[in-house]
Amino acid sequence: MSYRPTAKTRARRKAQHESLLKTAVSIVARDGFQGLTISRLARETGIATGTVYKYFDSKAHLCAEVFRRATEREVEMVQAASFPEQPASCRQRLTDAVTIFAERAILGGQLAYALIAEPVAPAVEQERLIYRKAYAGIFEQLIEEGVKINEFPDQSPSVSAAALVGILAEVLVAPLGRGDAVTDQNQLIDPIREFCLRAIT
Amino acid sequence: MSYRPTAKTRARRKAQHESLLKTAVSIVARDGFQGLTISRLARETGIATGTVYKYFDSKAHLCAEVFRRATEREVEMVQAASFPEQPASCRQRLTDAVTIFAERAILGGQLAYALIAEPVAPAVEQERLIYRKAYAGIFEQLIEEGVKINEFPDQSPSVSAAALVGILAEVLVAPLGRGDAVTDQNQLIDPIREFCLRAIT
DNA sequence: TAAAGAAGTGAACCATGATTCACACCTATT
DNA sequence: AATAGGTGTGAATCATGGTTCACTTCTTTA
Repeated sequence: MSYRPTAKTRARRKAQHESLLKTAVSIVARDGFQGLTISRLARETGIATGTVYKYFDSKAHLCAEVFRRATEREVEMVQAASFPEQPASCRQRLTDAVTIFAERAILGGQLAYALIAEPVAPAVEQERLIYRKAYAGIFEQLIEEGVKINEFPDQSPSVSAAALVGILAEVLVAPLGRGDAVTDQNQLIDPIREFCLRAIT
Repeated sequence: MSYRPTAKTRARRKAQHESLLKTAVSIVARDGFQGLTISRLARETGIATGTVYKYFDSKAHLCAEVFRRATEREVEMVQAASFPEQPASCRQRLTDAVTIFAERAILGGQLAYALIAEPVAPAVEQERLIYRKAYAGIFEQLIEEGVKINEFPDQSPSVSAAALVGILAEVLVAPLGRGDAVTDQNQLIDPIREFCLRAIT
């Protein structure tokens, strides 16, 4: 035997992996998953198509990682709003969570659309379910807590949580797919927030 | 000139068109849009693949028609529940509409999933937007009426309507994509209905 | 520096499935 | 019967885009 990957080597590999992922996310942010092809990713990264396969087993794996990556931060933000450092009422936390989600989705534009609503291959869809479940999980926990301390009326936390995800997806993100420009952010966010609060409280 | 299509000829053509459409819908009901290919449609109808193109300009057109066809009845049912013959309170009508939608979606299974949630080609997605808009339109009208007579609190009918569509899509249909069997229909419908009513009233 | 294990290359390959097309057959008009 | 549209055929063609592979180049170790 005469070759063993060393720290430097592994670092380079990791960096390349990272670079590919970053480029991939940026492609999705620009043109959605529809725009993400192996050859384009290779071209924009400045390598050969075959090389991509040294870093990702298949396109499905690539998409899954892109999805995870692009998603993490979003879910974290909502998580943070739902379970903040300083104590706050469930009602307030729910408001904040919905607001954060909405603001980021509107800001995110194409990326938000790609993550939530864009038609994609089943393999990616699978990943999306995980993503939606992550949101639903956060909401569910929050609602459960609210119900327990009687701040919210009795309800099925899991159904209510899924419903919230559906509301946000449909009202905020779907319009992006239609290319509807969001003229006034608050004009959209306010009614959504109110709707959600009425529904839960 | 020496040939003009006659009534009998046009009838035959229409019948064939109808037969193709019916077969196509049944394929979608079984295996979703994913399962709908020109060659399979031809096979199941008992004609050659090329013949399909005598009746549909392209697959996109075919899908659009399938979508429209499968959709019509569904939207009609909800429309009927929302604006019944006998007068009823907006609240009651909303309840009925949501119930009808939910029941039919659960019954419909794969078809409901295909119409609302299955990942499809952008061209079909376009058609789906029309479909969702049809539902949203019904709800919007109903909510508007309820707000006007002060049966519902003040709110943005268009946002609330879209939200309802999102709720129904996410809570009812998305699980079908996961293959979650619906064990108890009412166990799912009841909380949804309550959620929607709380949100609107 | 020779050997061995990665990484990089990119054109060829493959899979899928829509679409076409040259031709045969049918149907209405004169 | 001759002619002009239609309809039906299905193998061949196209398009797209993922995936492979034989080969080269780089890195590390002995």
